[in-house]
Amino acid sequence: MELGLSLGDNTKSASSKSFFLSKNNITNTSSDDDNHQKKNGLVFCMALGINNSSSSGRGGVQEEQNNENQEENDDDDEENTSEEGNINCTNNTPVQLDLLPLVPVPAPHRNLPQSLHWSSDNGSSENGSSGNGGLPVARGFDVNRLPAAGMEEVSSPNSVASSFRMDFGLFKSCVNIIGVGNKRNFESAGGNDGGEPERASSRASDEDENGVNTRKKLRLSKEESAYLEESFKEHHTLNPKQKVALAKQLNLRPRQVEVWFQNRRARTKLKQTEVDCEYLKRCCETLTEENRRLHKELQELRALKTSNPFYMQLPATTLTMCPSCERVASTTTSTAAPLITVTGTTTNTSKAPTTTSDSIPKGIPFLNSRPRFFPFTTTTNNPNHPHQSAAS
DNA sequence: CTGCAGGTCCTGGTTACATCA
DNA sequence: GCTGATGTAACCAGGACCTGC
Repeated sequence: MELGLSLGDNTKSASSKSFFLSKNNITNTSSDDDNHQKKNGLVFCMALGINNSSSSGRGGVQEEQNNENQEENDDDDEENTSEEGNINCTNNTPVQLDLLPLVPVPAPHRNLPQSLHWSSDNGSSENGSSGNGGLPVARGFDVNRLPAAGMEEVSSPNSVASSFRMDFGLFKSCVNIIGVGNKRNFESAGGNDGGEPERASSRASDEDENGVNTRKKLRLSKEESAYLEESFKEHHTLNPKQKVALAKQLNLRPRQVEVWFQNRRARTKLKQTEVDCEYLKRCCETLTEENRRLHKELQELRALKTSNPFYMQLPATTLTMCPSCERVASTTTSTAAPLITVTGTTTNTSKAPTTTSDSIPKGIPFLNSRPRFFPFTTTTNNPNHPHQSAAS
């Protein structure tokens, strides 16, 4: 499905100034074995200006792309929004949103790798990481020693109570393993005597001792967020193995990683929508201004026509399409033979018959001040037709 | 081959909590 | 300390898709 709004000179087809709403079939190829990620994405493409085939193809918003294209778009995002959100409707490059982390990715925290590269074969656990999903193994904290049961989603994703007991023990284990490497988790796990013991349960469960649902949140640290952002730059979606691996890397529950990615996608989409709305608003304002200017110009011409007797003798002028070269020309519908001066030439149009094209709107007054619409004044049967001579 | 149930994951919307001015 | 705004982690509902029977 494609909705196209074409503005301006129709001789340039719809690619001149156009907005597109495309319902494209997009296949997420983040993983060959993850067929769940094949989705039909609603892609809202915007392009203003003289588009070429390449620019019109990639459009503005491509929320769910395959990962290769996503990487390309991410790179383009940085370019297109490098001017601090300065939206220029005359720019034919679509507006893209840059949602890079506000702060640079810090140096490896807890010996986390600076750059994260998912292995193309995420299903392979033969790299010694033992199910690490191709992630680099964080030095200094051996994920292999983590209680596997505590990290796995053993029940429905929404069933947080089921993982409570296991996770609670997990974090104590983690404290023993990683020591104070993760200060916040250490405190969260109750390792800090004067800390916040209730936070441990908030990370691990939403239910208190009485089983009452007391949903508490614990904000992710900057390092964790930055690490997730890096992962998000690599993949906007995660397959289960990647999710588990990332959870192990960050000492979080896979459910938390999953929720973070869901919320992150939602935020990206929301921000992009805001940018799109702002962009369309600017374009609307520009078109409104253009429309107002044209109306004003039309009124001036009409006033000039009524005040100047010479113009009163002018017949109605229509635009015609030259069949030989398909260029737009102005012709008169009267038998009178006015002298029409266009672009410095004087032409007698008395012998020119009217050949009005259906594609050209009729009744448009002759705008002598806008000679760009009238590159020539001769018509088909005019022997002085420069294009006929050129064609023959 | 078709239909159904169960599971998983997604999006969109909402809620609840943490943080900050 | 209180309060409203804001950001965001977490949840929920519904749909799409896959798998097994």
